[in-house]
Amino acid sequence: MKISTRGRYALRFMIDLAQHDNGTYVALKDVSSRQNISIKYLEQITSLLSKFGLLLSVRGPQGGYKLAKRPDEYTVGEILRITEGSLAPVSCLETPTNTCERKDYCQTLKLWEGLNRVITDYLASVTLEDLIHDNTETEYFNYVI
Amino acid sequence: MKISTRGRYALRFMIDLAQHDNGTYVALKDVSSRQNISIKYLEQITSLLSKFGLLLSVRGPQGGYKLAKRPDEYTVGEILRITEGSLAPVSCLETPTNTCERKDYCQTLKLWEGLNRVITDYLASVTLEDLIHDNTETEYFNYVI
DNA sequence: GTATATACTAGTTGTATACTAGGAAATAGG
DNA sequence: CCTATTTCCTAGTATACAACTAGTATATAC
Repeated sequence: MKISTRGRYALRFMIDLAQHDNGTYVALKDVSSRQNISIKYLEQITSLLSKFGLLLSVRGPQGGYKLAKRPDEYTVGEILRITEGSLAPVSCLETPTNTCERKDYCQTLKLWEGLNRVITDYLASVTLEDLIHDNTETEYFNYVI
Repeated sequence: MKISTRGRYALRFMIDLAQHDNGTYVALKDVSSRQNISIKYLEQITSLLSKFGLLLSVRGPQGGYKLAKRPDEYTVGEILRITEGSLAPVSCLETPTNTCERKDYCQTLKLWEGLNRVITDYLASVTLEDLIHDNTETEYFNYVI
């Protein structure tokens, strides 16, 4: 029940990019040295984010990455879902239609659906913008259920 | 970000035991055949639950397992926490004191704490009793955030 | 005493995570 | 055009963990 380094690094990358956004493209090696994450590993993560349209990229000198939209337009959920593959707590909830053979009589299905919902809703409620302001009194995190 | 078979099987075992509770001890082989989970694997799970006081056990003929308390006194969270080891979405939240060297300036810490809280709170809100009634309109699962 | 059950420890297999490595393709600047 | 710089793409590897199986010891009802 853990978020992997891929998802965590992706968030750190996006935050770093948002905070060093001066309109131009930022090279991986800069983020890599600031965040202490290898360039080669970051490459895999950013190419995923790029492929899904969350990042704009340009190759060659003066190239790099740039956010595709404003920080407040990214939810943490969308960043994590791309890099983690899925955020569902059980595999039967990964696809739109549940193909588990136990689904018709499973006594824990509603539990997992409920858990899936609180996770999804919470991660959809926090934006990248919320993360770049390192204030300690942000409403978003005091999210009351 | 998945619940493992250990946790899922533990819940199914507890539900099965609650539904076949006639005051006596229920043998593993009975639950095993009903739930289609190997006896040997179930043994590991039940001995964990037993060690932590969630189950009572007796060896030998007519032996088996029995719930240590009423179904409404178990939360899903406590069952899962024992079998999964931890339910924290990131390792730095597994221990009471965060020992991560990044904790003082980490920009995602509050996010993970918030996520940890919604997961913990949700799983604490559902009891074993809620699971044994397979009604489709249970309030617990429609938990609004 | 024996069959039946849990208790405990160790071993096995498969899969996923967390990387590293190498080269291809694009591009800015000389 | 040439070169240095950057992303893009694919493959490989080490480690850990998940998901079991296996064997034996221990307790106990009859």
